[in-house]
Amino acid sequence: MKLEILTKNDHQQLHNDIIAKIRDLINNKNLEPGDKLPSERMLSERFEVSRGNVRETIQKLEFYGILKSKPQSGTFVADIGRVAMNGMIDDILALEDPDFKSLVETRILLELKTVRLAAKRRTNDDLEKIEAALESYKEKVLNNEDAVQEDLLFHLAIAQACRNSTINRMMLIITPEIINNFEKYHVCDKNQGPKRIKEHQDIFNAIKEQNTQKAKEMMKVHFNELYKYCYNI
Amino acid sequence: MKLEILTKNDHQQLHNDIIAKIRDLINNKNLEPGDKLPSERMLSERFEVSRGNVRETIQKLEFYGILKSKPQSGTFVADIGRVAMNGMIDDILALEDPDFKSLVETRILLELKTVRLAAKRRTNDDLEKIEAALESYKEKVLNNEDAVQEDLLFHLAIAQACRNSTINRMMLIITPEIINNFEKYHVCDKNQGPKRIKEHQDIFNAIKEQNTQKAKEMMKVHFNELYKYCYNI
DNA sequence: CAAACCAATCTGGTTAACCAATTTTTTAAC
DNA sequence: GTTAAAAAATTGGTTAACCAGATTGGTTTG
Repeated sequence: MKLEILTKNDHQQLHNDIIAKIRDLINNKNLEPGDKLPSERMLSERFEVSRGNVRETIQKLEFYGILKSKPQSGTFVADIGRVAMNGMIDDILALEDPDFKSLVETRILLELKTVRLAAKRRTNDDLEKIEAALESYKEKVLNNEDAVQEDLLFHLAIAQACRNSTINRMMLIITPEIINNFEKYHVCDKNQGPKRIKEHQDIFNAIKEQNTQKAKEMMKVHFNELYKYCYNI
Repeated sequence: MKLEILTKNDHQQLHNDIIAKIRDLINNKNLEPGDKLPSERMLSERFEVSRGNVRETIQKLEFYGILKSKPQSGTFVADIGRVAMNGMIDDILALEDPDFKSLVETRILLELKTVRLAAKRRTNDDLEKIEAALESYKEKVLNNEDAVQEDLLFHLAIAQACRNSTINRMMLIITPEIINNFEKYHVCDKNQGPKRIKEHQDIFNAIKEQNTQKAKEMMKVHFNELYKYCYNI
């Protein structure tokens, strides 16, 4: 068997190919929810790929809740019905790499929600953590040092205070992608220190006062320039 | 070396342990962004776990943009700074399994946005797909058949029409978890067919007319009972 | 005839061996 | 002494071999 090292994109394409083949297999063999798929070894032989690739693909479909593999037993079609399964698989195959605009749009959406929820639900402990992040941000800015990290941590501290593990998880997912794209496109504005400090302070105060409406408004102000950039205003 | 099969939870705990050890290693050795981590073999020996576990954990941290591994070269600390890295790792370690309430809360947030964006951006092709999903939903309901899948596909079709790959990805992530929890908690309401059809039809019409405000309002109505359930009203 | 048991087989999970590209060290030439 | 070339060691990626639990079919036993 030939051995070659694949790039990330090749990998993704290979996974998509296998996903499509698994979908066709399920449809052609009329496999119902709960039915067992052929073993990993048989699939790897039939699809002419390594067993490792089959495993990785199955794990991906497991992540999206389409398959369910049981140790020492087999891999099974999940209980979501064939129609839904086909729809979801088509969606997965059509998934594009996230563009910067969609990332920013999503970040704004999530953060306008997290800040409201944080204002409503924050514990005193949460508040202390947010304040600590705010203070280290201030210190960096006032010393004219780069404060991108501290900025980020302030926002993540708010996300943690929103007490919604799903939103929190999504914030974590997009954060590194945002950072990379910020660096790539040089969106970070320089020499806006005092203005940014005030915006952060306003957000913190609103959370402290548990004023959800004000918190949202202050976050909106904070995102104003990013918003304009995103929508090319 | 001992061989044992771990459950999903054990796996996650093991990964978290290794993540914490990698974090401590980076901090103790004062590794800067861009520096190279010890090799996978050395890490597995030092942490007394298998190399496979180390690889899986590194992949997880790569997913969150904290590490970056280069083939035949090594694994490197990403360019996000030590402060941000520590903050993000702490967030990752604190991530809880998603509870049902957070899932519903997030779904409502995402869908109120997708429906607005879909109303604004939908192409004619998108519209046709949404209508097709609506029609098969109607048909099932009118025949008194179970239509959970068709319901789901209608919502996913809207998500695809919103032209935001990041939001679309997140919808795909939470959808199976929503389904599982719906089944677990039996939230699905029965014998509400005609009402649900009208709600779906209203949403579709608003998207067709590209009336963003109406689309959002109709979606809110559609989520009304779920909303009440979520907030225990 | 049915139920219980047992061994052969099959399964996904795990580990160890291997590969090729890279990096580092050694060596040779100038 | 410096530099360039070559060889050895190191790396993440990949494959193949192995493991223990689950399944299955046939056999035995009540």
